[in-house]
Amino acid sequence: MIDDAAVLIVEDDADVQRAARIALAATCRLIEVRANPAGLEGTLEAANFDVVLLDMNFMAGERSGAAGLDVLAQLQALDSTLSVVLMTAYGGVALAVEALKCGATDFVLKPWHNDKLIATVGSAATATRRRRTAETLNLDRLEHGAIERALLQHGGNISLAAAALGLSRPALYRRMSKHGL
Amino acid sequence: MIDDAAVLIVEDDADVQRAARIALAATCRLIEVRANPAGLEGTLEAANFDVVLLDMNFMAGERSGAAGLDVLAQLQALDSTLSVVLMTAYGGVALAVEALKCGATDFVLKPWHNDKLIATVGSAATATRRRRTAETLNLDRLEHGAIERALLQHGGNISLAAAALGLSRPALYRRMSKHGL
DNA sequence: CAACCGGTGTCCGGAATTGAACACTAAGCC
DNA sequence: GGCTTAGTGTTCAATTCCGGACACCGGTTG
Repeated sequence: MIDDAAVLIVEDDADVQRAARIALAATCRLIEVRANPAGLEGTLEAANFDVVLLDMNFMAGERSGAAGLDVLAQLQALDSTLSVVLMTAYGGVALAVEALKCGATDFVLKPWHNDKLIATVGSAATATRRRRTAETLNLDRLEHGAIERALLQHGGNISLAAAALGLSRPALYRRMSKHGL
Repeated sequence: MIDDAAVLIVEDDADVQRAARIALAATCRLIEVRANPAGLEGTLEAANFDVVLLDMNFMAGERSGAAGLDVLAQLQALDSTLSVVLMTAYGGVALAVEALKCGATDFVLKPWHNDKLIATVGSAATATRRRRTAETLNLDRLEHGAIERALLQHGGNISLAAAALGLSRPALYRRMSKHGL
């Protein structure tokens, strides 16, 4: 479990801010708090966060969660490798499902259990780190995975797998042996 | 929107089965029903479904949803391109989040709104179809995407991007021009 | 200024890759 | 059996790709 995550908390309620700070203090390297999502871009560039903990309801009385989903989309546009965990007090199943389908890493209800929150933030940070390691982009690794999937999907039929990959059959043979398959 | 999806419904309650059949009848090419998840493998091989609508609670009285998550995992092992939509009457936010994190495509509560269910099944089917087109595996397309992401992630710095991709710099130049970047 | 650094874009001889073609096997069919 | 079809695994000349090397460009530093 990661114990040096950098977390950005976007949350307007001062009490919740404090509670989150306390909960995460022991397991995070850096905790920064913003009361609203203005100027997110600069904040992100300044610190290289692993996770954003995002409240879904900034405006008082606003409960639809639409604001949170908007900011989620902005965050993803700014840095697609960053994990975003959404928080809400009013959420129903529909909102949670919507949030995850929009690409949120996790979804927690307020009030939370501290150790659950710690675990959630930890694994979200792990996901970010994994996405950011160079290996995700390495073409060799990508090719290896694609070949394995192609073979699996076509039940080991090499001709079909080669066609799906856009390779000639001899080319697939060569690449398979290169990758040890 | 897809109007010729093949749907497999795994659900023990006869009333719910009937309701689902009626709701989906107009928009689906094939609707098959199983009362329990036994013999799933054969069923899947027989018909090439686009979506599985999976009840989370087969055994009477069982409400944890663990059974549904198990079957979800089995389905994914059998066919990773198949979309699975989970259904439950008892679900809370925690269960929904868990299900989506396990790879479910969507999560609906019983009783459902018919048009919402139709839309859900339709977009799940679309997702399956997309995953099944060969293009997902095509190495050229994969490489194109990886190169774009690498350049983006390194702010256009070609040397760094090449390193991340596991290429020499001249190789990246060649491939960029091949892909029109 | 001169030296250095980190980056870009291009060249070219040697090495790796390509795919048509081949020989073969297993299964289905008349 | 004889014919066809759909696969596998391999060969080899032609082609493509590789990456070290080079020239160049701004910014920074002594």
